[in-house]
Amino acid sequence: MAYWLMKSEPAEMSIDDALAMPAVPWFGVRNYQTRNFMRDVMRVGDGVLFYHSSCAEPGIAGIAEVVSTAYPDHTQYDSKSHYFDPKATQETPRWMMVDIKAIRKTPLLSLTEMRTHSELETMQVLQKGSRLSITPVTTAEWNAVMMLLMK
DNA sequence: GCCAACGTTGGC
DNA sequence: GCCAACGTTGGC
Repeated sequence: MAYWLMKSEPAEMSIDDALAMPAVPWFGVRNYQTRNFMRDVMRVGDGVLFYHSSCAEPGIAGIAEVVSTAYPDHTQYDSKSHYFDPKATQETPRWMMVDIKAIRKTPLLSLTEMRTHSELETMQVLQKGSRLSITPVTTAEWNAVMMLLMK
């Protein structure tokens, strides 16, 4: 069992949008490191911090879980899609995705507040230059976030 | 809109 | 394999 932080732009997919869906297909990842996390490490049941990015108040907005292993991202084959990749083939898909399921919305734990808690300072999302849309979260970091969300 | 910090591409 | 140019992310 592992833990992750997954960034989503609320204008595209907010925690409220996610809660209204039985599962959220996480298509559109076009970064190899992030793909490798999904393909090689993510397992059903892993915990997810649902993070709102590129918005007025970035931060952790909810809890979700991984509900599928990785499978080919169909948007790579769709020439009309923003995510189309001409180098991907059915035989050798280049991009993978997983499904997640939103569990609950939480009070927003803003990026600003996250930075004030020393027990979160190791989180990858807080590191300078960190841009990955999916990052691993340690058990200690997960537990610390849960404590803060319960207050 | 700015820009730091990456990641990717492609010529050589 | 190097690396300059370019593209993207995402907070501010």
